[in-house]
Amino acid sequence: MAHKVYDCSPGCPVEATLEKIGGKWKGVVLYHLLEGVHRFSELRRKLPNVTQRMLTKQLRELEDAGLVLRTVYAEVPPRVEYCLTDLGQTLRPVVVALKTWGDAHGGSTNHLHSSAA
Amino acid sequence: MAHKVYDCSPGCPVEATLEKIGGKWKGVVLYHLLEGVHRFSELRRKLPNVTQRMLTKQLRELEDAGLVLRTVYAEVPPRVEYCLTDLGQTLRPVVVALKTWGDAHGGSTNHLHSSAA
DNA sequence: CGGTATCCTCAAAGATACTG
DNA sequence: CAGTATCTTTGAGGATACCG
Repeated sequence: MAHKVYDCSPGCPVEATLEKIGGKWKGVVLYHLLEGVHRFSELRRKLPNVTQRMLTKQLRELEDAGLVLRTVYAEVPPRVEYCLTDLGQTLRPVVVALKTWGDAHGGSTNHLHSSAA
Repeated sequence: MAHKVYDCSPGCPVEATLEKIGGKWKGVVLYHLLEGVHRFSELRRKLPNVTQRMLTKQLRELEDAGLVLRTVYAEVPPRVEYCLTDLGQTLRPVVVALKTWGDAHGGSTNHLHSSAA
């Protein structure tokens, strides 16, 4: 992950934030975690297109960033739960803003699976 | 560029938005454009670390996304101005949220030039 | 001034297989 | 169940040079 050098001027906090939530799946993960604790398999269910490797990686990076807390239960059938840290919770308005905008304007330029004619 | 297939469930608007503003410099560019029209060289000044190739690219992508308007003045010394479209303006709360968060928590893992004597 | 056109690098993302 | 360990691919990002 490494550290970036933010030597550009005043807009940088924007990039700094994007760096942390900008991973391919971090946004969605964060979004789901906003709704509460999830175990690994739950997240996998909600993100069918992410391989477990990627999910683990994104989760670890979020953990590293101090946004997500990973709790391992030393049980026979292994259980690991993920939830947001306090810091992670502070991202709520950001994630909500992203979601709101996406809902409102997401279909503006891309037509996804739209009219496949 | 290309089109992404957003086949994940409800969190996707988040990713959709990130896709559009997630380029390496798009956030900062957007941020600066929030403050008004800029010509190419102005943006370059404000983003010393971006090569003109990258800046052009990011700008073109933002234009493609319908977020930025590019106006070319057919003058002797070429002049090109960039500004936000109406759609781009709707991103304001998002960019502001990103900046606000970055300002408040950006220093958690990275130390920018912070207290530069 | 405001770009293209080329070439290169490197790391993020993905596929697959194995494990405690 | 919840991961690691490898290997490969892709393309975003960057350096450099030239053009209208």
